[in-house]
Amino acid sequence: MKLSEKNKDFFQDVFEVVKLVPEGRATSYGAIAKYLGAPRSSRVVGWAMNAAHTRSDVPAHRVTNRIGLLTGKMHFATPTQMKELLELEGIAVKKDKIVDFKKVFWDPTSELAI
DNA sequence: CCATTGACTTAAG
DNA sequence: CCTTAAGCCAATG
Repeated sequence: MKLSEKNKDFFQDVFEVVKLVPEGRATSYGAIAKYLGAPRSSRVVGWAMNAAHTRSDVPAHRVTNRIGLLTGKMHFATPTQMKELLELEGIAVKKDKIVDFKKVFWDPTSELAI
């Protein structure tokens, strides 16, 4: 609807999903891609995030790779920004990796498909 | 149009 | 969980 419809992109869909991620939770690029019907486009989700941090207020810090590793931390304002934000939401991070990622993991294909 | 790169994933060892 | 190799898709030059 509205003007978003015309400018519909894969990126826009990614932004919407990331914005739906609740605090204290995190998801993976592949999970988002899979939810959008493109399980092989996980890299493109990463591209979307790259554009997200400059175009929208998307909480990209809640998106990590499949094992909860903060792979994109270097793309933030500071390399520690991602870790700080996650810890602020109650997510424990150790050595740039989310602790108990399985418990923090938020799968849109399961949480939203209910 | 072709080659390279990248915030990834999966499979196999 | 780690490493190596291959696959996949979009952006960039």
